[in-house]
Amino acid sequence: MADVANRAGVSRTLVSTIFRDIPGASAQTRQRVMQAAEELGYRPDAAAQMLRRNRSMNLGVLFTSRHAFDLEFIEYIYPAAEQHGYHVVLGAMTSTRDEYKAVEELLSYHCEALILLGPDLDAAQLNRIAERVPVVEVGRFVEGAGIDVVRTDDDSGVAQVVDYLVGLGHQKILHVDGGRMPSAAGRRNGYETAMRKHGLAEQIRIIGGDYTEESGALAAAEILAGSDLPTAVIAGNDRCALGLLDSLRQGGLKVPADISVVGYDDSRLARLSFVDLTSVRQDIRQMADLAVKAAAERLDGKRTEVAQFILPPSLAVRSTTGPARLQTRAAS
Amino acid sequence: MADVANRAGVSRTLVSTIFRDIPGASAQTRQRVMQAAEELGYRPDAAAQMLRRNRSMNLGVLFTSRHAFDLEFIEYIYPAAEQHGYHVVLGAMTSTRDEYKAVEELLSYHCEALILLGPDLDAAQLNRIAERVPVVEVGRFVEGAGIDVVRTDDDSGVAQVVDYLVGLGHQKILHVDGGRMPSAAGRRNGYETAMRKHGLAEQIRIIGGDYTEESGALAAAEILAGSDLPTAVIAGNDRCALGLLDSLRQGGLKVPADISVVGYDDSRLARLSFVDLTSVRQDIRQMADLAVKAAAERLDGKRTEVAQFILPPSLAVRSTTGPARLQTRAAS
DNA sequence: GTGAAAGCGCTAACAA
DNA sequence: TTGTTAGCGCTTTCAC
Repeated sequence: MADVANRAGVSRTLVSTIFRDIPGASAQTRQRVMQAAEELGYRPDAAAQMLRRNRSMNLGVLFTSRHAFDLEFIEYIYPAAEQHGYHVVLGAMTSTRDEYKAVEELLSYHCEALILLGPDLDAAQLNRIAERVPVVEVGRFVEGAGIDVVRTDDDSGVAQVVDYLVGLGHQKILHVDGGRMPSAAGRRNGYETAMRKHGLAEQIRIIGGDYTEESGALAAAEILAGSDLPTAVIAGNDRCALGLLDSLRQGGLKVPADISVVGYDDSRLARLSFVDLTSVRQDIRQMADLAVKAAAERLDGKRTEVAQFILPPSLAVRSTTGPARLQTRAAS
Repeated sequence: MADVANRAGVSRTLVSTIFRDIPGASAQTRQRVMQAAEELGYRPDAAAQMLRRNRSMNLGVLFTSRHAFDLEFIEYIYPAAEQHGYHVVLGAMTSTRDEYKAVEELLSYHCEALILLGPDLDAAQLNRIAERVPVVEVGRFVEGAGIDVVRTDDDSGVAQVVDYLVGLGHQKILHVDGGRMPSAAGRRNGYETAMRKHGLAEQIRIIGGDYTEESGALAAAEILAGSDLPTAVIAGNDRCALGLLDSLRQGGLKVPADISVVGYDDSRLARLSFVDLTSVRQDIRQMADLAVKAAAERLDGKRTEVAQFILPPSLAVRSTTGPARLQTRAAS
């Protein structure tokens, strides 16, 4: 920096103010300094800035490399953070690197708040972290004083699906759930509630799953082996729906003529032309925006009480759903 | 840190040495200091360390959130880096954040070397970066003084596939390529060479694609519409193979009885029980190890000339490939 | 509009 | 084995 100051014939202070876009330098000086910096290949040192500044303006984002949701979220978190003047520091959770370790590292990088995606940490651990920095939990419900939540209203998402299917004449609607995975409880609950609302309590039938294609395939086998074929299946997510679709078709059923299949997440997979899966869409971009906003509000001291942002999902109707078949058909 | 030193009744230097696992403190003192740190919730400040140390031991890893390869690579880069005593700093390329910006940021975090995954930067830009820090390019071939390369031998991968198919009696083997995507040229080239080696130059037939499921589906439509049905199709990658598989089956063909399909990458998709796609496997874990090793060698001054690590891929035979059908069958 | 001085938390070199 | 000193590159405060 001293080099830049010398070359431009100014003090280091001035170089600093100019690089921080703070008023206090004439346009002419600014120009001269920028040019000198360009010539010397100078760039401010993030480490030194973080050290000296009382605010780092860093937001730590903890993600898993296994979920498609996380990756799409990362796409949107950068512009969202930038809009609020924050930088993003990424921390990956992998099989050899647990959440605790990743959080510690993010904190050592002066992250002022943490945005956590579907983590394994329990409420107690999260609360301990939240004592140090504001925490925004995405996609999962967690209770704690310093913990804001951004998630989609899974109840409503599944309810929309049930409403839509019932409107098409379906009654035997089965759900393949996501076990103990994030959001699975909400989706399961939404299914049961919606079925009861339509007077279909007797038709409630749930097969256990875990959000993987394999679990969908297993569920399909169970469905095909049973004597009472449902007319529609709501999968816990798109990956599960994909396994279901494929195995049901291999079992000789036509989709949607014999059976309708619905996914959840409206992932890239669902939108593929040859999959064209009816699915429930979460607004991931808005979730990213809200996560940053929640963190920023806390950090600016604008809010101290817990905030929960629960977004309404929407139904994307595609070609795997259709009217319920009229006559009952035995499994082949 | 001063607090920890006070509480443990030692100097700050000692706290520092202990936290860096450097000899020069008795086991007893060490214990006492660690306990004091624990009680005070102290953790070394990464920013201050980076600033003061002449070595940050940071490796910058630039990845895309769109490719499955990158995510698997990230899984393996952490243990690989740790083994060599380095830390990983992640930088994501997104639609709103180009590679240049991401690289600048990684450098501002004192990254000593950069590991780049399938980037858009051209040779000139990469060379400019390589003047400042060692660069390891993964999956793509780039020439430059400070640029090491880690990639899979795509020629050999496709050649193995062709050898295997020819061994099963296939002759009409078609390739759906990946256009201008990373590694696509090598795979296309390997296909042509291998076909010629088997005296099948006349049978060479390539349909253009772009590594997406959609391009596979389009290629399938073209294949089904043609009069001369191939007995086997080699897709540019697994995603493309998935589109092919699905559309060929919807077109009435049985796989592998009527037609064999092979993918590339051996991704999670290929390994799904109901997909069970024959594919070419890249050893991503070893690629991550080699990338770190290449960077470490440069940084330790053990090597100054360019290194290229070209790994042999292996063929994972699954259920989408089988003997060539004997009689020619017209497209339905 | 500009500059001088102090110090963020840590580590390296040296001294004891 | 332990302590002292100086300074990494930057920002902040205050004086000019």
